[in-house]
Amino acid sequence: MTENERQTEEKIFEAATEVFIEKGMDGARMQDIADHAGINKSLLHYYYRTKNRLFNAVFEMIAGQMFKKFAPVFDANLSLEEKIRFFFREHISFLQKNPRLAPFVLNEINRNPERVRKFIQGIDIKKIWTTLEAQHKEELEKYNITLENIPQLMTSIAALSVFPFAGRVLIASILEKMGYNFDDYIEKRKKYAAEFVINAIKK
Amino acid sequence: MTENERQTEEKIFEAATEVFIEKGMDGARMQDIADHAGINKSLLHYYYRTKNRLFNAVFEMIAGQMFKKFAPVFDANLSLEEKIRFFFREHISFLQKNPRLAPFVLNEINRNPERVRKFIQGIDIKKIWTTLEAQHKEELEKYNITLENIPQLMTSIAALSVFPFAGRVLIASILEKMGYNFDDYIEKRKKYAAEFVINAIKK
DNA sequence: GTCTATAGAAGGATAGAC
DNA sequence: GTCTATCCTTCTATAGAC
Repeated sequence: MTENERQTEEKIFEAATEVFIEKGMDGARMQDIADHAGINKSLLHYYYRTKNRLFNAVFEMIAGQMFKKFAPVFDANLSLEEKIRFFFREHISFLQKNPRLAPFVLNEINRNPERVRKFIQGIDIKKIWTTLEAQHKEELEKYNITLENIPQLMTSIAALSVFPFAGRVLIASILEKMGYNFDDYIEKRKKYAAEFVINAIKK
Repeated sequence: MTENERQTEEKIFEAATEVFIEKGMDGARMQDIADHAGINKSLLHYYYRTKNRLFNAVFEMIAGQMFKKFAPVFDANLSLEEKIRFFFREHISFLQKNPRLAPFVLNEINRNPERVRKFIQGIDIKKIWTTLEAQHKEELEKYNITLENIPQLMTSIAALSVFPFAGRVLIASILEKMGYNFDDYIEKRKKYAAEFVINAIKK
């Protein structure tokens, strides 16, 4: 692959990422992507054959990127409470830098459930649970966290982190109306959400 | 308006609601809506002129419907804790009956921020706060709930209720993999989320 | 009010020259 | 590898008959 090819393919990929995240699969236009990349429409087909393949390439990259963000939590050498603080700090910071990623991914998954496989194929819940148990046996007992209620807890944690971005435009509008600011709200949220969860699981 | 006209317009509206929620504004097709309504494509234009107007009619109805669900919380004669339980029970039950509503609304708002006005035009946060303060002064002080941190608290409550549906397909897939079931998870969530929040705000 | 027919534009995709 | 030209389909929207 020559330097030129790599450059073009990369330009297309970056342009496609931008347009797909902005408009979604259905709303995106090949012409729009070509314009963003500064090349001709038919070059898109030369490199990716179809709109669907181009979209899949973009989606897989983003899915992988989001999943990687969860990994460090499960091997970082921290107490359970510190892991919760660590997670919210890191995860919200990541979404803060890419505020359109969460709504994009959630929407495309709901629209096309087949895509979900790319997300969960790598996830082994039982193994995650075994790891957690090995690292935090006493704390899990103390907080009464069991394999049965871990879905409730983990989706609650995800909810507190992701929802502000999934509902960003709505929340930002209401905050503006109150004289507040979305960026400040998000900055505060890193700590608020962590303490909220830690309090919630304390008996 | 004759009985016939009303019937046709209503059939169109219902078909459009179904198709728009399923496919979104960009993915929906006028032909598809006409087929669902069992009428001809050009009748859609006769009644609603454009796809955009038809979509707006549908969206406004749904937006109003979702907002109405929040109202009883602010005048029900209940303690603060009971209101929290009441809210999760009612709100999750509503979303349970209409599991595609939340992702639809969130996505369309993010895609077209102008639409957000239809949602928040009726909301008067200061008045909500005044009402809450009048009804629960001591409880708010006890839990250290202030006008400054109410955005964090209210978005957290919304998050715990809405996120399971915003991420439904993803969450359901992971649950299946664990041998659990999404419907059971949602049923349990009505109580889990309420106790989670009540614990979280207790010092 | 409801239908058929069709306009008119736009979209994805391909052929072929260079 | 990149471009122009163009095919073919699909989509919104309108005209006009009944």
